[in-house]
Amino acid sequence: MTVVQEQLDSTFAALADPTRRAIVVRLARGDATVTELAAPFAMTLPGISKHLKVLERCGLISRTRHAQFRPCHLERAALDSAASWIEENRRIWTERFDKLGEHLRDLRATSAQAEPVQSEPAQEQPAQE
Amino acid sequence: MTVVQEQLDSTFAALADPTRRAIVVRLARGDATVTELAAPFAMTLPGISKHLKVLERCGLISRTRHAQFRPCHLERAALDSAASWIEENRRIWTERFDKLGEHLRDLRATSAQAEPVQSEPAQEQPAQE
DNA sequence: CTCGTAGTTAACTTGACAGCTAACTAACTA
DNA sequence: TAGTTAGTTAGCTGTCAAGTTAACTACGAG
Repeated sequence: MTVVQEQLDSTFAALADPTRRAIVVRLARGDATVTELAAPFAMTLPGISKHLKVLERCGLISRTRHAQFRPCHLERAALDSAASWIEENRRIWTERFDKLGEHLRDLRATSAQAEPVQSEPAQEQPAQE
Repeated sequence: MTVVQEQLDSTFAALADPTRRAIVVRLARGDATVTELAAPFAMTLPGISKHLKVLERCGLISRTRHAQFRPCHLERAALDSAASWIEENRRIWTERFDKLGEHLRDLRATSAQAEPVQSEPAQEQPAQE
């Protein structure tokens, strides 16, 4: 398991919780203290504290100290790597369908020879019908 | 808890597992059967079957039947909604820093009056230092 | 009809995680 | 110094998810 994989694991896992997503949404609009972040939720402070630790461990947020306050700050990098993973796969998916489009055009162009038509690019798939 | 929230919960949770992400990567390149998907992993078939059910329940994949095969197909919609959520928050984050840039420019423009400078846009935050 | 192939379901174990309360640390305030 | 505010740590409980094996369904081939 590579370090990149673990980073994605923990980032996606962090984003899978609605409370933590709401915290990220709030922090996108500006830094906030733990008590401020906790305010909208029917949850004890230790609960919020745990969520923040999860967000911190995957790098989604960072924390500093100002007197007795620990303002939380959204870090863009982790959000970026999660977005990149998804984008990469959407790109591959899209390219495949672009190629399928070309393929179908080619087939139509040479359809006089009438080869049997595959319904998909079909690499190592079992026969599709 | 809205239905959108639940959709995001389950999608991010699905993507938090490295095996499931690998399955998504594979399926981005083309449909595949359960046995094909299982091949790269040191895991029993029921294990893979469970992962596929998770991916199916959050809408990341769909499955059809061809004889005794159940080819899996990557569905773009769920991937899109996860990407959208991240993008939206990156956008807000970015805009905030654009505004911060403007703010600092304004401050410099009127710096003759020398008001005490805040280091952040600072909405409802406690005094920073 | 029997056998092999493809895959799922059931039942169980293990481990992680969300939430709580209670108790603690750290810093400011009077 | 004592009290207040901000937040964390520890310990507990309940739930859920990942993986296993064993047994089952569904389809096609001989």
